[in-house]
Amino acid sequence: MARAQHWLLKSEPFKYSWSQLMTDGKTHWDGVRNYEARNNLRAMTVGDLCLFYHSNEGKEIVGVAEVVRAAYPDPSSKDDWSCVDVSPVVPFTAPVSLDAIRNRKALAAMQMLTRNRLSVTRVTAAEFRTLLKMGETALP
DNA sequence: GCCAACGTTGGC
DNA sequence: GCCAACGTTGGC
Repeated sequence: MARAQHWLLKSEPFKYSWSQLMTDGKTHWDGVRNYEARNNLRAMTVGDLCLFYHSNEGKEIVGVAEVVRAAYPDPSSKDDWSCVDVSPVVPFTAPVSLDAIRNRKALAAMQMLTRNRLSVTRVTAAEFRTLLKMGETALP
């Protein structure tokens, strides 16, 4: 398998939570209405790993999901937007809070911090490894 | 619930 | 093509 890319997906748990994703087994990541986020969605390929972050309520990374379908036209819009399908991979044993991320030097450059309103951001392989470790979680 | 940040829109 | 107004997001 080609080396996977890593991403971070934000969702307000009210709107769509990690546990909902676990229940559903798979979801359409639609509704993105920001060009930069859309470009990130379009750059995703099947097998890419996504950190799942609860914004607003919780403010922590709670699990890892996987892209199971690459970008296709968002059915919730007739304009030129995209969405992908994701499935859960593994929940974090220890959710990683926004504070913990900020306090970790190795994560200071994370796009989720520098572009704080972007709902789909890139994560480097090193950042991903660090976060997995902080979450006390290993990939299956 | 408020406010700051910032992307998008629309008037010029 | 600039820039002010507006809307949305997300942290607090």
